[in-house]
Formats: sequence, C-alpha cells, structure tokens
Amino acid sequence: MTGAVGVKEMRAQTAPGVSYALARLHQLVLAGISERVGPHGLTTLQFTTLSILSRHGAPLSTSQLARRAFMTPQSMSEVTHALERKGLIERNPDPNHRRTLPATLTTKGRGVLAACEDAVSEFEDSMLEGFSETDRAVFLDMLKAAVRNLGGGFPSDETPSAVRGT
Amino acid sequence: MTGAVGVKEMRAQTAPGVSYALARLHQLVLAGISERVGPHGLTTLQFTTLSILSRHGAPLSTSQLARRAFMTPQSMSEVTHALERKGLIERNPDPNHRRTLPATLTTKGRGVLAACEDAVSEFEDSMLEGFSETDRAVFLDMLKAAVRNLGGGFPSDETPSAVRGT
DNA sequence: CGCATATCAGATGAACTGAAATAT
DNA sequence: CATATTTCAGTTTATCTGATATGC
Repeated sequence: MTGAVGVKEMRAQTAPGVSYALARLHQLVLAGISERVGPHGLTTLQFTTLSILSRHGAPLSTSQLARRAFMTPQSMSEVTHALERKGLIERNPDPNHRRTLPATLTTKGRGVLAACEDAVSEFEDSMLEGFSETDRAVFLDMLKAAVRNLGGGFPSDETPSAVRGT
Repeated sequence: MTGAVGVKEMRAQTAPGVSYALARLHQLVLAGISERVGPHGLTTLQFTTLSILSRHGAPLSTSQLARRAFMTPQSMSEVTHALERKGLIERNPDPNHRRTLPATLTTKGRGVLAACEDAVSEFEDSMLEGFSETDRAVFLDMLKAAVRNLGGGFPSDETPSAVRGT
C-alpha cells in the first residue's frame, strides 16, 4: 500500500486534494446552515443537537448527546442549557436514574426544528444541484465509507465503546 | 422549489444527512492530518499554508495566503510568523512592492513539507481504501461540484473578487 | 468500590474586529 | 485620494481539562 507512488504525487501537486476540497466544502456548509438556522434563533450546533434528539426518538441525557455530537459533556452542557432556556427542550428527572436529566423536545422545539430542517433541506438541495438521486446516494455512501475507513462511525444506534479517539 | 417535499423528509429523518456525514468526515480528517503532521512540528493550518505556497510555485504575501486559506490577513499573519520562526519560509522584501513581504519556502521548509505530504497522502489512501481510481475521481469531482454549487471556489489561480462572503 | 453523570471553575487557542502606518 | 498590505491591540467564542458531588 505504501509503494507505487508516482502518478498520484504529480496529481496531488496539480489539483486540490480530497482533504482540501472537503475542508472547503465543510466551511461553506457550516456557513450555509448557520445562515439558514440563524433566523430561527439557533446555532449550527444547537440545530444539530435538536436533530440528534429528534432522530433518536427518545429522551437523551447531556452526556449521551455529547457522545453523539462528538464533544465533551461540559461543552454539550452549554448547548442543552441554551436550548432549555429557549424552551425548545425540557429536562426532567428520570424516574429510574435519579442522577440523569434526559432531554425531550418540547412542542415549540419540534416546530422550530421542523422549520430549520426545511431550510437546511433546501440548502442541501442547492448544494447538490445537478446531482441525480443516484449521485446523491453515491456521494453519501462515499462519505460514510470514508468515515468508516477512518475508524469513525455514526452513533445512531449507540456506539459500542470505541469513540474515545486518540 | 419549495413544493413537493415528502419522500425526502422521511429519508432525512432515517439516515444521517450529507451535511452530517460531511461534518463527521471533516472532523476525522482534521484529526488524522493533525496526527500525521504534528510529529513534523506543524499544525494542520501550517501544513496547508506550506502546501498552498508550494503549489503556487511563486512567493505569496501573507494577504495572498490568507485569501487562499479563506481567512483574515491577521490570522494568517500568525501562521506565517510561526513558519518563519521555524525556518520553513523566508519573507524577503519585494523589489517592486516595498510594502509586501512575499514568503518563499526554504530548503528546510521544502523538506518538511515533502515529509508531511507523504504522511498525509498515506492517510488519504487509508481514508479511501476500497475506492477505485475512478471512485476517487468521482468523489473529488462531487466535492468540487458541491463547492461550486454553493458559490465557492478554489482560488488556485487567484480569486477574481468575490470572496468577501456575507 | 468503580463508573457514569452533572455541574462549577478556570485555561486555552484560534479565529475575529478595529485601528494605524506605509506604500502604490 | 482610494486601495492594499502589514502589524499592533483587544475581544470574542468555542472548545478543552480539572475538580467535586451525586447516584447506580
């Protein structure tokens, strides 16, 4: 795998590499989403957090949300407190675990999230203009494949126990 | 453009969206590159800056580098000063413009950059394991297409004058 | 007891905005 | 004079690490 470099090196010097293009796209996507959800009073991270919560379908504690957003509980704590202040989520004591405070979407939160998802969906459509349905699927599959190749994963189901990355 | 939403909404709730996968991949790529270039004494941004300089082939001022890295001259200034301190670039007065200080790669800088590029190239190979040459090309093309759809671009040639984004 | 959660507190870094001097 | 570059200075924001209390 490490041998036979040559043509690739030449190309790497000529064109922007995958990582560079990826970074540039990510930058534009962040800005775009921020622009779309900002008017609804959300930051990109707050929007992502609401999405995670909604997608999971059941209440999630701050620590659980932090794992799914790949950050520390302390950082996520600021997000959940902000969302709580805005009345978009509620954190009620869990009858089983008296220590945890699982967050649930409020009706208002569901509304704001829906509006944001529409706006972001529009944004993604504009980003993927000219992509066929197949292209979109291929693109997403490639992104996911690259993530898996790097040992990452999407804790959509609850990551087993391999996220404590180096 | 705003009508006929339905199937897409359902899918958006089921699977991670393109933006989410992209963000996750970007996070892993940043960490990966950082891991590879760190041992050579560089941050990801410093590595990127050296790459830009090398790819351009000719000296670039801090302001020019800033535009190509999509940041303010003030921020890039820290990077160029750091690189200068490490002896990886030199900034000599331009005989034509007495105000600018174009940066050039030193021999040492070229060496460090080459080593980092090898390491990063390996990293990208591992990221794209299982991708055929065609797949790689398609993936890169899609990333670039998405960037263009969002009005972005790669100032490889010198952005005309449309970067002062909102 | 060992582990997870929540939260308080402080540290840090990486970007930004503003303003001034210099040069074309 | 208008524009561009460099640099100084201050600030903001978003993370992190550390430490403590509580609960399973």
